[in-house]
Amino acid sequence: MQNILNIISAIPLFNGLPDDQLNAIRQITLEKQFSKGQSIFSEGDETKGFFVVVTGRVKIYKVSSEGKEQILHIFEAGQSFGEVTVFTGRQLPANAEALEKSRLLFFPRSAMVDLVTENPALALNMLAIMSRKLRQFAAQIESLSLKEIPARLASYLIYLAKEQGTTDTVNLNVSKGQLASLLGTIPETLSRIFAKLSGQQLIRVEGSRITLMNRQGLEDLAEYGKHID
Amino acid sequence: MQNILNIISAIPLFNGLPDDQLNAIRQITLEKQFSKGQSIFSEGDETKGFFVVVTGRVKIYKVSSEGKEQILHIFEAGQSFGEVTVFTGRQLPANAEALEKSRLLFFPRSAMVDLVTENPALALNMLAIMSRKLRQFAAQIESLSLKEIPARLASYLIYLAKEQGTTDTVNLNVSKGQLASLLGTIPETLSRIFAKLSGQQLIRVEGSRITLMNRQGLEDLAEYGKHID
DNA sequence: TGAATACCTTGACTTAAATCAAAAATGGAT
DNA sequence: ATCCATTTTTGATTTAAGTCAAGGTATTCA
Repeated sequence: MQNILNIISAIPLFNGLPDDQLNAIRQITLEKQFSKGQSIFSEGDETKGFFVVVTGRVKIYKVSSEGKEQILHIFEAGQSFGEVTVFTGRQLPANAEALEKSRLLFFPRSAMVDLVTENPALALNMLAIMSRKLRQFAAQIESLSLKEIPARLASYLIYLAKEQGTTDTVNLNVSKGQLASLLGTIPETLSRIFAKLSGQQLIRVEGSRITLMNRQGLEDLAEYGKHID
Repeated sequence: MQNILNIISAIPLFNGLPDDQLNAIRQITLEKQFSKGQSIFSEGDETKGFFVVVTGRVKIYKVSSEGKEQILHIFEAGQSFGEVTVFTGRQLPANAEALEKSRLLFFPRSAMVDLVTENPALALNMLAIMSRKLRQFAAQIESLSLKEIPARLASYLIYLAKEQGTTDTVNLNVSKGQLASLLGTIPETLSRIFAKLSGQQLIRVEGSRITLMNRQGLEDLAEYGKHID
């Protein structure tokens, strides 16, 4: 079990902060454990702070009135979520749930505002992180409205390959059902598209291990959206 | 013609800043004019700063490889855009174009970073604005993936009514083609949906003037996504 | 080991929305 | 006003993806 100060200093958000500031942050930090499937917060809640993932994974998602779920983001170790309410003070816009047993740090709103106010480096880090999130959301909006699902899947596989530092084999880090929700579709459709891309020799699917057999073909599919059959 | 200091002090982003800071900001401000349809920046550009709309309107949008456009946002007087590159320094993630003759202020990146560093209130304003944008993007992702187009249109009309402070009549502030792009669809489809909702006596359409005839019905449509025919 | 549960796939069908094509309406500009 | 260009609407058709229903395949856990 690491001590909290070590954990805090390794979080990108707190990069470059002097030791006394890190200590100040440690003072306001709360540690929380969540088990797999446990809800962290729900849309409309008035949680007063934000979280950083220490271990485990957390999904942020919206649910339609018919119960269909759209995952906005999956956060892993070192990443923060829920900042939105710290600076606007209103209700949380989405739900959060632990995808697996997860250890989180919680930073209360008011103490955090004070820290940001006193520490320009922290403010800039925070702004950079939120900029990156805006960028990712913009990409997701583009993908949802301008690309068909096969293209979204191809993009995701290429992204995973980059993430995992491999060229030709990736491991899905979420269940296919969750992946469907992340791509804005349903499990049945995703399954058919996996089958279709396999038929086109673009990928080979063995459970959650996907082999990218034709990288260029996948890139074309991701880029031009429509099948080049 | 207003003087720049007056304009700056009226921008929400700079709310609550002391006069000397406003003066400092004035020093780094550049004024730019754009005519209707003129491009302000393009995806991939390395613009080094962000903009605030003084007069006019600006759309931020993405384009698919087939040329279909998705509007991410339309900004009006007082609103800022392009902050994303200030804090991550990478390329712009979308395109910007003036929807009408527009006067903008431009704030260069490095000077802005200095100001934010020195001024906690400005940093907090900036964070609040980015939080609000994240919230809006989350809503847009939800809308695109979990709602059908009639529901998106109903939401937009209700939003417009709130914006315009009216209960039953709203004025579309963009062309129907642009509205289609904002809702993630195409003009033909939007036109059919206007016709359908008119047939259901939910709205009356007279050019760009829309009368909300059944507010509750629209709210149900927006909320439950599916027709209550 | 085997039952029980969750997860994934396949099939037949429906449906919302896109596409292609063309007509109608609107709005400037001369 | 009249012409031209853009925008909007309407119609016929196609298509991607969702729905409903049933089987299959893993995984977990007694």
